[in-house]
Amino acid sequence: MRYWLFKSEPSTWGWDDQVAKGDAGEEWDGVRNYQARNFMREMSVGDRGFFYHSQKERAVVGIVEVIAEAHPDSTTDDERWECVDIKAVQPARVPVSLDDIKAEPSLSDMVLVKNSRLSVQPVTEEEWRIVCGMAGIDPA
DNA sequence: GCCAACGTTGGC
DNA sequence: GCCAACGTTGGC
Repeated sequence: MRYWLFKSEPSTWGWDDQVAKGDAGEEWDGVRNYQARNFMREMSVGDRGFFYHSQKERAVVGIVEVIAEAHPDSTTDDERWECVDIKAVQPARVPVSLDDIKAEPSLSDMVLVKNSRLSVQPVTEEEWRIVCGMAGIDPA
């Protein structure tokens, strides 16, 4: 099992939208970046990820699970672009803000801190446990 | 709203 | 294959 981070502008697609899709989940479509796409290709069903709100909010707000592996992105005919499907698992009891993450020395290597523009990112197991702890979520 | 950082595109 | 120009993203 691997861990990831999915970033979205809440005005476009937010946690509430994701929750509204229930267990059926939704495509994580619209990614037009090779690095992000390549990470999605590496994902397996059952992998977990943080759902992060960018822009004004800047916080991890929940946990999602990969429910379908990479497949063509239905929002484009360009066959270069693929996406996975994810579903909401549970909200963060306490949202973990970017400031919180930056203030935590053990999280200073997170991709979120080092390459803030990448919209789909890998998260290490240690980072997963630490951020889950800060969010008041059981990492298991 | 601004701007720095980054990725992509296209001319050479 | 290089690099300048351009567009986009996201933190501030």
